[in-house]
Amino acid sequence: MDNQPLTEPLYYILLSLLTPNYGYGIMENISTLTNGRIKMGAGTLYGAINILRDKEYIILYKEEKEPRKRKEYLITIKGREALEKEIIRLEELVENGRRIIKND
Amino acid sequence: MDNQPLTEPLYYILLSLLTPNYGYGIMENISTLTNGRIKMGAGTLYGAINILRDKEYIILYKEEKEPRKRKEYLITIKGREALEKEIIRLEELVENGRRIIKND
DNA sequence: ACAAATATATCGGCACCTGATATAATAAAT
DNA sequence: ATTTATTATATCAGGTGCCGATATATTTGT
Repeated sequence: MDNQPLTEPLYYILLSLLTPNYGYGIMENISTLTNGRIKMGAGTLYGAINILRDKEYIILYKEEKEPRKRKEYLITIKGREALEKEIIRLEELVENGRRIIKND
Repeated sequence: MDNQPLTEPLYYILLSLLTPNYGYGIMENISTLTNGRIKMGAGTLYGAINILRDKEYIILYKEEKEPRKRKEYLITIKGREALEKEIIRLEELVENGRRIIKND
């Protein structure tokens, strides 16, 4: 069940949560990862976080000795599985694309 | 301008139109390409065709000696450029994913 | 002639993106 | 110490495009 493709925002947020991170940190991380290509707006980010929590792909992660009002999240096993599947799907897309263009 | 990611349906339809093809043929082609993973519904297909025509990524292609009521389409230069860019974007996604998972 | 497969089209509901806007906590500046 | 900028979370309206359902022809097979 629940085997649909991940959108680009959801994909990059999951990647950013392989180690614990919080909203604003995720935004900066994605911008760095993509050399500034993706500048995710706050609406996209916090909306996507809720989507991922509903899917149980991420969970709230309680950090010890963290006095700030930040909310840290972490990917779940289920989220990792979805991420692995997504990478395989993306590779399939690239392979199909490159092959068909070459024989064209 | 117009540099947004392609969705999976739009991507596979563009790939299917590197050589002339018509609606139903595109559907079958995509199903074959993905070993039955994607079974595109008619609503998705004909909606997507209109989107791609609006973007000028595909055009109606008049085939000689074609008496049937089929409508054949073909990718444009603009469509090819979008496809190339999309493949590069997908490769970036895969590279980022594989790298980050490895160092995790 | 009839049935099955082929082929195109539209519509409503839904999921998710996105920019705008709001609000507050923390850090830096003067 | 008080203002200012930055960091940080949140919500909402509008839009795009997916997708299943449905409708309607046309072509092919028997």
